[in-house]
Amino acid sequence: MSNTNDTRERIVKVAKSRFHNRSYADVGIKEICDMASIQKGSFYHFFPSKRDLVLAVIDEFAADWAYGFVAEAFDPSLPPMERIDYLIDAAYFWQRSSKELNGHIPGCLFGNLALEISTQDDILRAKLNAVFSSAKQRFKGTLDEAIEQGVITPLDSELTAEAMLAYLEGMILLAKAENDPEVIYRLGSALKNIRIELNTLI
Amino acid sequence: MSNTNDTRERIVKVAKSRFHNRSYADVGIKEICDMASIQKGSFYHFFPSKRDLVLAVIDEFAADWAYGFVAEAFDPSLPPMERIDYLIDAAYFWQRSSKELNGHIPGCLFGNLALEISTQDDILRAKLNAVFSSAKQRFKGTLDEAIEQGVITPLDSELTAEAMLAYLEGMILLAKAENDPEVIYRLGSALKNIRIELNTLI
DNA sequence: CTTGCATTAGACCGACCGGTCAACTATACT
DNA sequence: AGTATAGTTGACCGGTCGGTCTAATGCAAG
Repeated sequence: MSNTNDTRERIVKVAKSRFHNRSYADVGIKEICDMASIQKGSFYHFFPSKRDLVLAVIDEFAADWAYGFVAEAFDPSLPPMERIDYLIDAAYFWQRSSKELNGHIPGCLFGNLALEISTQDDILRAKLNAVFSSAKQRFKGTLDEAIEQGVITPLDSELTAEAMLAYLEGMILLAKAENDPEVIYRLGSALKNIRIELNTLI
Repeated sequence: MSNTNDTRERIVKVAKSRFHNRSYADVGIKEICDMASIQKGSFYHFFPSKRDLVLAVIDEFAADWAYGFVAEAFDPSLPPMERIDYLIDAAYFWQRSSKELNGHIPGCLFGNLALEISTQDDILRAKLNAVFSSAKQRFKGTLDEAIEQGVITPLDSELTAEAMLAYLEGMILLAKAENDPEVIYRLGSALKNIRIELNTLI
């Protein structure tokens, strides 16, 4: 019951930052243990494997994200399409401040991991896919609301949501390749204009 | 002068496929040597380091791409905006056939590498950025042509080209995370509708 | 035939990888 | 106080990592 022990939290905290700023393969257990000031035995007391650690990292990161600035961006009291602008802003400032700290844009942890290990580990891939799925739902909800309010003309909100997520991830990818957060700033405006029409034919 | 010797080519060929289908960190020199039926000494005769190998792989892949189906897609005899549809088609069929072969969508080599190592190696990052830059130019040229022909209304072709590239990479990322090439098929139609207007204000 | 260079073979290097283990300590419950 | 359990230590494992080195080849020009 007591929670005097924060070892597990320290491990995940260190791992979150390392995995986000580097890559899954490049960050070793030893390094994580050193930074968390523990020994390997302790690590393997809490996590049966490196994969289980990154699974926990994904969970925590997704939770941080969902209850952090994404919750702010998708604030129901904001007009729906403004939430998308807000999201872009948040992404921009986050990447920019990360660069100021570490010299490099870390990009999106989920996108990074997805491209690194999707072909190598189906369980991790499925987990990341689930994260993307819930992100998609955020977009879809926003779009549905905007349609309902008559702010935008009807469209295929499911597909458009997926397209928006794709565009967001793509922007972040290019920004990372250029190591320049301004990419997000200058491309961001197109996000909320992406549309995939309802297929009424046939 | 003679070219009876194809060792270097075999190395790069093996490495191209391995790096594309897995990741930079996950593919070792030893494995590449084994698959190319050579010894490490031979490898290091041609490449001073693993990084130099992946640099060569990027070059070759970009060349394959540029003179392969991208050259087809951006065929000047096609109406400009149709080239974009053609490109989506090509990407879709490529990923689909790769999946049939290996069980997994490999995604885009450049995108994969960019997210894996951008924060760790600025030389590689710059190289990948250059590849993206030239891809951007393809889009821009197409857009400029379409504007000239009056097929689309004027827009910021530089930015729109970058946005299109972002969307393309983002689609492929999601497709890889879902391990489903159909993502490209169903999201592809939005690519050619992406627009960033000319900033005439201020 | 010889010299010289490009290529290849394969043993070897220290470092590090993810993971295991037995022993020890701290804590909580009875 | 006694016992069980959770947490921790640090040495240790086999294997692999990227990379080096020396010696042996293949081959071409003189």
